[in-house]
Amino acid sequence: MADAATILHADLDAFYASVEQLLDPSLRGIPMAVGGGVVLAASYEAKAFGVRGGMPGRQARQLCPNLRFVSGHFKEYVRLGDEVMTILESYTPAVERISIDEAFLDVAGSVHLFGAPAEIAADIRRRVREEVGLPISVGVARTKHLAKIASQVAKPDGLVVVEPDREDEFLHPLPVELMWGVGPVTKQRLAERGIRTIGDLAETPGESLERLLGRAVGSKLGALAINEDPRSVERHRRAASVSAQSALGRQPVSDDLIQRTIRHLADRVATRLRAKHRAGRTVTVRVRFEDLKAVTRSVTLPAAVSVTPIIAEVAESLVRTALADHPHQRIITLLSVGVSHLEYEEALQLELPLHLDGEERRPGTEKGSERWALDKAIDEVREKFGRASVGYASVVLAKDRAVPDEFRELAEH
DNA sequence: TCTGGGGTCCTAGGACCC
DNA sequence: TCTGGGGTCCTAGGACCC
Repeated sequence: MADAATILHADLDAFYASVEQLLDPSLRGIPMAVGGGVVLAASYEAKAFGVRGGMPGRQARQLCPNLRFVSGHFKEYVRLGDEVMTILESYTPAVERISIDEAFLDVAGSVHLFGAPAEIAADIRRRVREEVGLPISVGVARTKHLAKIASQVAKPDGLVVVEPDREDEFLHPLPVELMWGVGPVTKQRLAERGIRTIGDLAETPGESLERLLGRAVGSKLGALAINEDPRSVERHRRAASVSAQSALGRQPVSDDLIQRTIRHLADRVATRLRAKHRAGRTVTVRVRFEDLKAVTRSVTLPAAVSVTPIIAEVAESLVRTALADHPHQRIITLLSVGVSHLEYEEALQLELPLHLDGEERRPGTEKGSERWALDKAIDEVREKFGRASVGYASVVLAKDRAVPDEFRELAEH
């Protein structure tokens, strides 16, 4: 593990909102948000009123009556996010982009060229402001975990450097929820044991944490709290799954609704898979009911698929099994389709029928209704395959939605 | 005070294989 | 036919992150 503070975490401030304020000067200095039905991003002026990302638009307007909503310029977000990454890459090739607006850098090899890590961080902030026009916060520390917390503490538009001999002093007073991996549930579980700060966490024996939170989460948090973070900056990670979802409001279950929605989602997923020259063996659907309880159903096929109608038919069958297992749920609020177990080469699916011929039935090993549905799904794959190679089902999206399609494209990072 | 969309990782039980 | 242990894959659910 490195013993000097050479890891940077660079994080653009209120990214979508800042871009809108950059593009339209009349939005600067006022509470504004990107979105409408739901807040996708809020400016710092809006955050001062308690407006947060993910919040329903109506609630945001109650908190902040003068809140101005704008629809997003999604292509600009991609373009400006890329520009910032290019600036980061001019300091080191060791840049790990973890979302559209956020990246880790390891500048250990760059100090001879560009100066100390803190100087590089200050330079990055100045250049992003001057060349792109956006505020960015940077944390500098010895580990990724510390650097990430430092950038959160630095916000908005700040720089925080954690010297290696002052790590505990920096970390211990901070609330546990600033740690990566501590959400509402874990925070609550810790609070019940009187653990509120990272210092409290560092004093708690590892075995207690593992008992309280499970083996993986407990040991990870324990290690992070005492500044053991073995992760290094990785240049790029390949996606392990591709999925699409659609919130439906409250809709009574109907064949038509399921068919239309699933085909649309399958088409989105399949299109993105093919654009990446990838295909996947496991198809997963998620159905959320009126009470917001969600169930998932998945199948792993003998070969990877990326063609719209195949994914659509397998997914439809899975949705039907999920609904059959919950006969009293008559209202659904969300559907999603995902493909995982990804492999390369779209051409892989030409082999599908051959592999499927080897499919064995093992009677008595599954519940009847589920087995029936899965058999049906596979039979449909087999039956449809010839037609599938001719062309893709053209799917028309019927419903208007709160979130524009461009935003969905964005989350691929 | 129930809100969008795209992801990752972990757990646990069962099937299956050696 | 019973006995045992270990490893891997699959499925379902859950917590979390941006």
